Parts: sequence; C-alpha cells; structure tokens
Amino acid sequence: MQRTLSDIGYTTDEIALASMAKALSHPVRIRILQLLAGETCCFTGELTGLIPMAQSTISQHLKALLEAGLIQGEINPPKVKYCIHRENWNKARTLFGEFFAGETCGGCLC
Amino acid sequence: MQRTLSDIGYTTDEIALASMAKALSHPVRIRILQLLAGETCCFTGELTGLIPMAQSTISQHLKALLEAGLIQGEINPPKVKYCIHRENWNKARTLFGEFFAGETCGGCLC
DNA sequence: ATTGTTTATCGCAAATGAACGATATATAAA
DNA sequence: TTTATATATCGTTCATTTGCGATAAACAAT
Repeated sequence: MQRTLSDIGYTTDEIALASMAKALSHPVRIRILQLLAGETCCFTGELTGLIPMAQSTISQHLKALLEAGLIQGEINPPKVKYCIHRENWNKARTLFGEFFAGETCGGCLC
Repeated sequence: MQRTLSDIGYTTDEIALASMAKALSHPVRIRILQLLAGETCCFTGELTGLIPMAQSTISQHLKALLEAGLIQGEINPPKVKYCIHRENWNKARTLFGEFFAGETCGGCLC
C-alpha cells in the first residue's frame, strides 16, 4: 500500500471490504466484537478484566474498531459505553455476504 | 501480536476468522478474489495484465491468498492455474456469516 | 543447446502494526 | 481540594507488510 493505490481505481465496496477486513484481522478484535455483539445492551469497561492485555493495548484495538466504524462509543467520563455500530455492522454483513456469494466456478476440475 | 497471543486462548474459529480477514485486508487481494470468483473456470496468468502492479507484487499477493487457503493453484509450468478454493471459500462464508449474525443488542439506545 | 515465456523468490527500503509502560485527561467520590 | 477511577494518548521497540527491481526456476519452442 505504498506507492500505487490510486491508479488502480478500486471501487468503494472494495475499499470498504478491505478496511473492514483489516479491522477483523486480529484475533483480539474478533474477540472484542464477539463480546460486544453478545451483550444484550451496551457495555462498559470490563474488557480490561476479560482480556489479559495491557489497558493501553486494548484501548488501541478499540480505537481501530471505532475508526473502522464497527463499534461506537458513548463517552461518559470516566467511563465509555461501547456498542456494536448496528448500521455499519449490517452493512458489513451485506458486503461480506455478497462477496462470498459471488462464486461461479462450478464446472472445472481444479 | 508480539508477546501475548497464546495466553489469551483464542478459539479455532477466532483464529481462522482473523487470518482470513487478514487475507482480505488489502484491496488488491479483494480485487484478485473477485476476478477469480467471477471466472467460469480456472484462470491462468492474465492477472498481471489486469492489475497495474509489478509482477512480483502480484505474485506475493497470490501467495498470501494461497497461504490463507482462499485460493488454490495448479502448477503447470511455466503457467499456473489459479482458482478459488471452494471448500475453504464456503467455510469462510459460513464463518463470516455466523460472526455477523450474532448481534443481540436490540433494545438499548446507544 | 539456446531462447523466450511465465511465475516465484530474494533483497532492499519504507510504511504500518502491535505491544508495553508512563503519563495525561476527565470526572465522581471523599 | 484531594484522591480515586476509567480511559486515552504518547513514545518506544520490535515485527510484519508492502512495493519494487533483479534474478532464479521451470518448462516450451526453435
């Protein structure tokens, strides 16, 4: 992703898929999302108790998920309530679903 | 992913999801997969003609997709026939599908 | 045997990512 | 006002990723 990205002309969906996939590309972020998605309501704090990593590291991962749009945080200092960002979550489901649905190679023997 | 990965105890699915997501985390790899998935049969070579990147770079991306199990290559030197790896492709669809399906937060206002 | 074609690998430079400890920030509680 | 709590940010270190050109490898064609 160094020099040439613009001159390839990716579609919006390609960019969106790639950046959401990047957000999912670390197991601890998968874990965090599962924890948030499994909550019946929004979620405050206990992540640092559930995941054996430095608080600053967890915070960084949350930031990455925020920037990817997959979660949202309601700031309420000193606490923050984190949730799945439902709209983008649904969009992600759709994009990944469509992506994996398009597989037309049925006939060849390879 | 430096020091602590083992002592968190990720599940197999968490690891699998994260590594497939990592393979999808670059737009050119999304593009390549779309090209392969759109072919009615396996695909030889023309990737270098379709994607304005150095041949070595494309080869590296193909290697990444191979190692993630998302494609397969039938070596037939000097050519190689690349395909979607259907079994793992379906597994990926299932894993991502289940992942995005599990979102129970319906009630709270956040 | 030589040449051409196609793909992979190597070696490098630059960028990004991941983890941590230390510190800052912002509020509630005392 | 001071202290405690929860979270974010900074700065550092090390590892990984990305891209390229150059080169190697494997075969087909001549």
